Amino acid sequence: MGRKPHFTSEQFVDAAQDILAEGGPGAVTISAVAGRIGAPVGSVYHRFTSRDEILAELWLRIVDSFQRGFLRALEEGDGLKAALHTPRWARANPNDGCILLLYRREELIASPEWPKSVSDRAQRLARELDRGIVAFAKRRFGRATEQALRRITFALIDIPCAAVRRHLQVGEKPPDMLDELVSDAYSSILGGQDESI
Amino acid sequence: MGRKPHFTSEQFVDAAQDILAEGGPGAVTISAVAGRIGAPVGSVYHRFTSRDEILAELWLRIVDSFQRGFLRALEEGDGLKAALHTPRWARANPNDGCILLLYRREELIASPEWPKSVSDRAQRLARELDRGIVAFAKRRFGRATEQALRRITFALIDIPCAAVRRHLQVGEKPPDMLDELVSDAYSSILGGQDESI
DNA sequence: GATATATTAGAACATATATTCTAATATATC
DNA sequence: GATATATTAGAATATATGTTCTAATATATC
Repeated sequence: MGRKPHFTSEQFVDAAQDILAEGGPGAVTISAVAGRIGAPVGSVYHRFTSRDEILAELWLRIVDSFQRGFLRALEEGDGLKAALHTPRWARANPNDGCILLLYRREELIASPEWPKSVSDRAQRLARELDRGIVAFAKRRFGRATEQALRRITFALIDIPCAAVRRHLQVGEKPPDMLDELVSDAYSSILGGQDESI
Repeated sequence: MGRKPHFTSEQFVDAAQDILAEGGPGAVTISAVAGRIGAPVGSVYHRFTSRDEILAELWLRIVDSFQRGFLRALEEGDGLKAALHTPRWARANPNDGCILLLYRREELIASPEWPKSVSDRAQRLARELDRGIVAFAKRRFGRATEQALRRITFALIDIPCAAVRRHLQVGEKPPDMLDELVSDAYSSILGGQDESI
């Protein structure tokens, strides 16, 4: 019962994402989000309790999208594929890439505590990533020592993100040659036969 | 002639930097900066034309400090030393490191154009870095092709920054083992004998 | 068709913060 | 010591923006 909705939560998040990609975090004002789809600001607050909640939702959506493919490769035990997932994903999703790789969470979401509605999901994502990395470490090195985990994180995440960031920053598509750089770095950090650390 | 100054420009920039390192860009309000050293807000505007100008000044000061050591190593032709400059510098200057590596310029300075007073200095710094990298490329590979430049930037800047960032982000000192990771990556990207690309 | 209610609609409100403005104060020069 | 002026001092202003509030509207259920 009640009136038929004109605007869905998803539409608002989509609008926020477009604005974010175009103009950065500062441009994502409530009235800009509402205005983008011709909605009144009141309708935004009918769906979300705060600006932070919209941005948190949007952030998680992107993290989720990125992480899904990454973990799939990791579960196959294919470290190189996991490392290359970042440049490939960034090429296929330049807008999402910009947001995930150019902004930190704290830059988007002001309050230190996440809106309750998303904090569980955030925790689940973090746990999943962690589990994936630990499992890979065990498979690769036998044990998941702190050193091993750092090495893996470096080769599979830090370096690929660094490779891509510079290009996203200036609004250009990450070139294909990055895959070569990431591969080279990968083999020097994690390459060679399986070995204990 | 005139009254004896109580507060120097430098003091304001120092205050802004402390506040930035502690609380992020949002915490750097004019009244916070002034309050930090017991000055009235009017005195801030007596030295600077805008908040942006303070932050630009502070940004350049840090870039300068970082870049000086980096270029010195590069001019010696010691690529590995240049690559290791980042973790070493970050360990020695954790506050500066946080600011330079965690925030992008646009995150600190709202307006797209730099305050005139600093734009020249910014340009000079950028040119110096560029010149250093090109010179290194020529020495290393004979020519400064786009590919060669990208490779060098990746090994000397992107990867070292990536190594350090994760630690600065959680407020911990970049561990010594990073030097090993950076070295490994360096030799796989730029290592081996001098070769044409 | 009457009623309850989900939703639209947007004006009104609160707040934070950069910036400006006017006055007071101290020091160098004469 | 008088004067000009660099600087302190902080109140006042302007503006932007998140959030709330009241009213209007449309639809499902009875």
